[in-house]
Amino acid sequence: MQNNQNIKVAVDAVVFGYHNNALYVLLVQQKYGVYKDQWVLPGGLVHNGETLTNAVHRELQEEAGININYLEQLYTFGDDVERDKRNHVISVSYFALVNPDNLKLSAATDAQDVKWQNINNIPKLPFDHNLIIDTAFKRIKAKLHYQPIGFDLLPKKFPFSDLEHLYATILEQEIDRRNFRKKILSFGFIKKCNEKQKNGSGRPAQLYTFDPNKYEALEKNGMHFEIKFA
Amino acid sequence: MQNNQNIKVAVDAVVFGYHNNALYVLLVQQKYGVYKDQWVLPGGLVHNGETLTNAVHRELQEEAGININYLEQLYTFGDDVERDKRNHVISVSYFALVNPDNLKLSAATDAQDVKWQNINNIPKLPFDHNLIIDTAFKRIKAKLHYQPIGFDLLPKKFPFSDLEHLYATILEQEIDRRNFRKKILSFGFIKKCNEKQKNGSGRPAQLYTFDPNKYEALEKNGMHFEIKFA
DNA sequence: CCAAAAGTGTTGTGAATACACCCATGT
DNA sequence: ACATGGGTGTATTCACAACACTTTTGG
Repeated sequence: MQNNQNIKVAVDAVVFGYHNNALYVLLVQQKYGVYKDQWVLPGGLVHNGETLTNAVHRELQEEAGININYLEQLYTFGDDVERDKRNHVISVSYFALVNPDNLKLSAATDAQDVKWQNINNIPKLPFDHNLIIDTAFKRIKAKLHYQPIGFDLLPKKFPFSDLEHLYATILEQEIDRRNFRKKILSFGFIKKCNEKQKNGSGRPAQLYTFDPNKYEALEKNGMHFEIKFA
Repeated sequence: MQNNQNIKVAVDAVVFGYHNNALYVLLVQQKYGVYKDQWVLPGGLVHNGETLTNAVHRELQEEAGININYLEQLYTFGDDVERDKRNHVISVSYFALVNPDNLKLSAATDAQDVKWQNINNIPKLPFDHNLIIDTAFKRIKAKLHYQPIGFDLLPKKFPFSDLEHLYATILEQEIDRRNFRKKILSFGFIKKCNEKQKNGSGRPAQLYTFDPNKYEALEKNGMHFEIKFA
């Protein structure tokens, strides 16, 4: 085995949060080094003997003190050898989902600052981080159609209209409320709670909750979650 | 930037070939080192300053002298820190498709031997290569439904029945010939050739060809390739 | 003329679409 | 009583599923 290889392995995460009817991405401000003061995706070099997944969790803790709800490997970026001007570094990128119960950002220890940036207003970022975000956004859009990940962006109990708006916002298309509701409920993994939510004005909304166990059971029995729009 | 990181980056490829109505995976026999004589996936360490994609192409040349038809990043395996007993090595894995015109394997320079192994008869392999193959097999099965990758496993001109058999074999399910043909032809990216193929017995088959340009054009116009079976 | 594989159409069924009015609450 | 958002049913349309006989060649 050749031993002079000198390539660094980093992990980066595109963390999505949904609030105020909009989708946001978590950015952190570099505290040290050549890229000091610049806003970038949370991430950093993997430690020796550390798994990739642990590295992501560690970085998210260190830089944003945030609890994530869902994590999935996105893509490994290593076809631009100069994506990091300091070294040959490849980035194993992940995307994560955060629900609103976990939105508040702790004072970061390893980052100067942390913020939620609207997905439709991402500035030009260093490295290939814009590309990574685009890739993640495409992935999440695609996944919404065939995997129930929308629930990881909502609180445990939510009114049906929130789910609707989430789909409409992220996919940037209008949705027929009646058909959407019928379809989602027909799967049988959404349960009605015993609570209603009052918004100030209008009829109070019935709260629903996603039942992951039921979902898995149904999936094993051949159910195929898929939702399309006209 | 911390500079004592000592993690190696490898690429590995699951190369699929389809012949004799069966799906095969390319394996190579290690020539040197601790794993000498063992059969493994083609792959190896990335060179300094080399892109990941180039590394895959280089390894496939060096170890199998093969021309591939399609290449896509699969997944990066790095959650088992001891997947390689020599070092902490992560594997950026790819899968590739080869059509029968390119099936013959050159005398490998960097491998002792090379062979096509039936996907249903893969032996226990070192590292996590069984896991990588399983992941690739799942991916290719899924992709057959929504991306026209089957054509990359067939010669340029093929009889319709070959496409049918390919789907039936890989997905391990029966297919209604009439419905399948209707569906595929309805997309409009398959062209009839001016040739027929004689098999010895039975009626000669009309040859067809996949038109990638037409496919892309249609896709831009909103066509969504998807094929399901009862 | 028999065997082997290729080619082809129609009908039924169920899911997706389109669409508009009533309900419960706060002000 | 009005404004606001929540909740619901039906008719039409279209795509998928099921299904069997004829055609062309070689032996």
